[in-house]
Amino acid sequence: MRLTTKGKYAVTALLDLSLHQIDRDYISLSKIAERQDMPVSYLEQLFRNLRKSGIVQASRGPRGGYRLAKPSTEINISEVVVSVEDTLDATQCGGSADCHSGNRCLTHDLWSELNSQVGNFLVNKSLEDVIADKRVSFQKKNKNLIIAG
Amino acid sequence: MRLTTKGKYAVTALLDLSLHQIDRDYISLSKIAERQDMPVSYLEQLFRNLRKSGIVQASRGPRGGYRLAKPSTEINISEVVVSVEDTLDATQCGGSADCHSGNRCLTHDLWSELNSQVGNFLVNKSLEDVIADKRVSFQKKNKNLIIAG
DNA sequence: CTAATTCTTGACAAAATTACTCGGAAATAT
DNA sequence: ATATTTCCGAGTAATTTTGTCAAGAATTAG
Repeated sequence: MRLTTKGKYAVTALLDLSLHQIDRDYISLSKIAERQDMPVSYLEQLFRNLRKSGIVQASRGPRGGYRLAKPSTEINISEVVVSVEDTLDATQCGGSADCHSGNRCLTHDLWSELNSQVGNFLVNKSLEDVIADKRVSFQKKNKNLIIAG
Repeated sequence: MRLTTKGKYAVTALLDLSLHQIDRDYISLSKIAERQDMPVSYLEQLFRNLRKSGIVQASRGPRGGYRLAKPSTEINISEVVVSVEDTLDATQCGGSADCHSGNRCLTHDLWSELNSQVGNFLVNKSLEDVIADKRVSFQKKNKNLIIAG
């Protein structure tokens, strides 16, 4: 399972979306980019893939943007990462097992197994799982602001 | 846990060493490089680190080379990878949790946890574990060769 | 209808990382 | 002595990742 900032950005952006999306309204990339300190144009690239994968829905024009296509409990981290990372496995040969001059290399099974481990872990984590505790502190933060203001 | 070809080369090379090291003799890098189809000079770099980490022992000069410093049952994959990869964690901030403008980013805990998962998996795998079944087919292959020859 | 907003797309450029090389020095077996 | 092999630092080449850009299409507000 490959994991670069690409995948991490995507997950973070979707978490931001989950946290700020009220009802079914759309959130613009510029808002997400600002809050999470990411380049807008880079986010565009990522959301292209996320939309194609059916993870988010888009709406153009003023008040447009993106929203989750499914409830945050039904989107797992694995599908998000896979959606934006172009390749995704840790074996050299891409799972074809012809890594060592036509033969299965010594480490093929090892990396395959590792792949599965990581995959399993991320499949069983939903956006909501990751957010769960954050949502509390997010609400707290808002309350404090209101009190302070 | 970072994992590039560097770490994979290291693991593969050590497996090769385990398989071909009889008694306590030394194996030269050129032999390993030839068998595993890797650049010798790159291996030199890696074995430098492996030696410093106490995973292998070296001997210079003719008939010199490397051998495992410990039995293959006592060398785990994690220590090998960590030895050659320069940095090793999956969080942006390097574990310091100041990833999002001074605050812990939304995904910090997620990637930390993933790190642990991968780490655990690799710590509990010894070179011998990986080799176990290979050794059988390796002996088979040799036998076949002898029969064939 | 017009203008502003926002996604859509493809191609490209910059930056960073990774993989690998090179030249020479030190040790050691024969 | 000489060939072999590790040791070391620094540097280069290749690849990948990250990010940019410009033009276009859809949508909405006014």
